[in-house]
Amino acid sequence: MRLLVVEDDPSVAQFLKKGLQEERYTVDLAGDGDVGFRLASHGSYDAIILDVMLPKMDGFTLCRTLRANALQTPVLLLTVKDSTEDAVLGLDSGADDYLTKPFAFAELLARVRALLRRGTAQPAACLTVADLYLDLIAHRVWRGEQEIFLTLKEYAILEYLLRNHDRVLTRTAIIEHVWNYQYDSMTNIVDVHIRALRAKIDRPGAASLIHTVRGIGYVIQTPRNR
Amino acid sequence: MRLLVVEDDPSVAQFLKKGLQEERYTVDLAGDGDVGFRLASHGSYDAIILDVMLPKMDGFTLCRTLRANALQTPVLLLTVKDSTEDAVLGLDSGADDYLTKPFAFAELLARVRALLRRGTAQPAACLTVADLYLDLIAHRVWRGEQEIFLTLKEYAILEYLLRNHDRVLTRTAIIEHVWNYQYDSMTNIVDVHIRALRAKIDRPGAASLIHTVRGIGYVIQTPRNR
DNA sequence: GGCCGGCTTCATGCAATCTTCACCCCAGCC
DNA sequence: GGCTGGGGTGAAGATTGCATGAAGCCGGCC
Repeated sequence: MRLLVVEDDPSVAQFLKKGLQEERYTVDLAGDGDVGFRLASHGSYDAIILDVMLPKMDGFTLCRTLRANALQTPVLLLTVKDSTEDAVLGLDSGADDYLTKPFAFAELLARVRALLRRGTAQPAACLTVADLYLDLIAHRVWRGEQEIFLTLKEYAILEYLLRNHDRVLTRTAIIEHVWNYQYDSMTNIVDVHIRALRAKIDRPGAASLIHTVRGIGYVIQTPRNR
Repeated sequence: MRLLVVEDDPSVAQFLKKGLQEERYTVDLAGDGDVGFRLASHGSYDAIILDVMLPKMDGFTLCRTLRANALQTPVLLLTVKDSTEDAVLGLDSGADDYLTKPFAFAELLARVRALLRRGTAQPAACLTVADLYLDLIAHRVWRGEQEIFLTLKEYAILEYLLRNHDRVLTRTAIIEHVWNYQYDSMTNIVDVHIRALRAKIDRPGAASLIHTVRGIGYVIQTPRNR
């Protein structure tokens, strides 16, 4: 899940980024409204967390501008004062929810989860293909009865592949989802991680769960009966 | 105390969540019966508040299914009509109490408190994993026959980890729960206390009860086979 | 005041993990 | 069958994150 945090105070921004990353979100930061708009309008975020007080363009305006550009991404506004005025202004500008500073980080998380839930019908608690089982809450993975221990990147890639099973994912798509920002196109880092993943989840001798689609990318297919 | 609210109407759900949070409960929401079941079956809630009218799986069925899966968590049903029929159906399906809409929030609170009392009254007020035993009332900890003396912070962290066993807790979550910090992402205070805890509760040579999840946080795991 | 226990910060070293790179292998094309 | 380019492979190097020991800080107590 990709989030954009638009926040000018570097220490708050870092705090949010770190905390969200610990929850396995992919987080981009923008320090002012202009940058925020540029990043947000690319439209590849699952939710946007927006400070109201911002240089260049305040949060309300930014939010309104995004909506004017037909951007649907859920927006969570961070307001400073607990005034109904701000809240009304916020929701009027097209935000989906708001939170007044200071807030408990756990509450931010809950609201972000709520926003993401709203966007995508329902959050599955586990993903599974064949006898591979991925527990999204405990962040643990099994193949049959055997637990498999994955690194952060391996887990992220596997989750992405499973969420999009039967759909070929290009290296670029994988990089954009699992890493921040774009990488140079001449890296085989995805290949290397896929190899590590295969080594861990596949059974010796059997065909790999992860199929290579030559010239395109990778895919995990669910068994089909035709 | 963790509560699960299964309710499809977003405004009612938010109302319940907010109100319960103000009473210092930790609240998760589920929007339909399926999601509710998945979350509930993880078993980490102290009580479940269940609307009868739900998409996917109605409250009675959900409740019965949970009980069929040997889940003991107390359940409070929210029924719409004040018919004895519904009440009987509810209690038959394994619910512990019911409440007819509309209701006063204070009454909901009272019933939730009653359920929690009932829940914690019968089983001993202790948390335990392997041969580690934590007495919540006496505030004392044993490893096997050996009593272990913990400082305040150590005890708080251990209790938090035990209450959320099998769930990876991020440093941010731990800090927020045990301290009242915010915006301090550059401290390793959790690490240091975890180290002290391990030194006290672990046996020399044996693997630690507290597992490190690299890049995320810490977790205490109960033996489990998926 | 001085000592003590507990809490917090800091600096360091080690190990897991990530990334890059060079080379190998094989499918697809001629 | 040979060529080509994309993908697989193994290992080296860079980076990051965690564990650790020590030191500083603070409040309570003698």
